[in-house]
Amino acid sequence: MATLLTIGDAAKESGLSAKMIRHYEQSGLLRKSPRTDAGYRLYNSEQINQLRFIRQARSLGFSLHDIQSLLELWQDPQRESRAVKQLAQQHLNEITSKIAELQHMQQVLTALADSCRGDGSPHCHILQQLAKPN
Amino acid sequence: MATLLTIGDAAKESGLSAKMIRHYEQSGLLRKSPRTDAGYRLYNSEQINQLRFIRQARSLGFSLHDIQSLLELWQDPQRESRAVKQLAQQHLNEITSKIAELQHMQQVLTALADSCRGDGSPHCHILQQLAKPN
DNA sequence: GTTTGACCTTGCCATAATGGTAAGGTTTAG
DNA sequence: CTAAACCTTACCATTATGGCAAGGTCAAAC
Repeated sequence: MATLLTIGDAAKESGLSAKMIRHYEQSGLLRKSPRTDAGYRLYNSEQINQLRFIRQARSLGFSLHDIQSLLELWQDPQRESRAVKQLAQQHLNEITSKIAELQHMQQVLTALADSCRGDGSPHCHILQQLAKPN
Repeated sequence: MATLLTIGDAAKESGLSAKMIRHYEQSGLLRKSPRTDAGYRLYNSEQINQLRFIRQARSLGFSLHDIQSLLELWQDPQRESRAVKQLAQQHLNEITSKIAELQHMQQVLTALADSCRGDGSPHCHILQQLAKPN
């Protein structure tokens, strides 16, 4: 059952790029893979699961730093779910802040764009507004 | 009336950091400032206005690359407002995409966090979900 | 048995915008 | 004259990702 995959196949399986898998290893997120005699990295199914875990956490926007913590919690049978939830909550707060910031930009910029004719004439409220002393 | 400011004062006036003003100059966004004999950069009111323009465009999330275009359009009396509006619209589209992406993360993560007790027990739906093969 | 194509390796560079630090020159106020 | 508050350049760091180059390896086709 010990199916071992080279990095390219591990990449396909996990949805990460080989480049990133090497990067995660080198930055301490993953333990160093065993290698073939030729130096090729090899991944077993447990490691593939870890890679998937990372991909899914990345897709939720967690930083690699946070993912390191999440991985440690995941692998610790003694963890307290409190710790996991706290990480999630902090990240949610950041997401919420970013959304608010972007929505503010969206709102201001939409108003500006709406008041710009967007034709062949040079007059443009957007530039006028950006140029304002404020 | 030719009030000339050193970079620190220009920074205060414009709301940018001195560091960034130098950076904008070095990356071609701003023409090179005149200097005192000692090599200090000097800014006149027209350049202060340019700095404010940059700050305000940055606060709307425009990239420096886009801001370069915006500055050129601003300074071109022959511009067509069409070009400005197009830049704004493209940027708005990016903002909208990012908001959607973040909202998706927010939604998924909120659901996960809600289903995690967040107490002293190890059981945690968040980790369970991240670990899923998917 | 050699060639070829598809892998793998490491290492360096680049991105975007911003901040920090260090080593050193200048100006101004006391 | 000296000390504080400026200014200068140059280099490094951040975050996550990609690209390229030079070279080793493996498997299949000839």
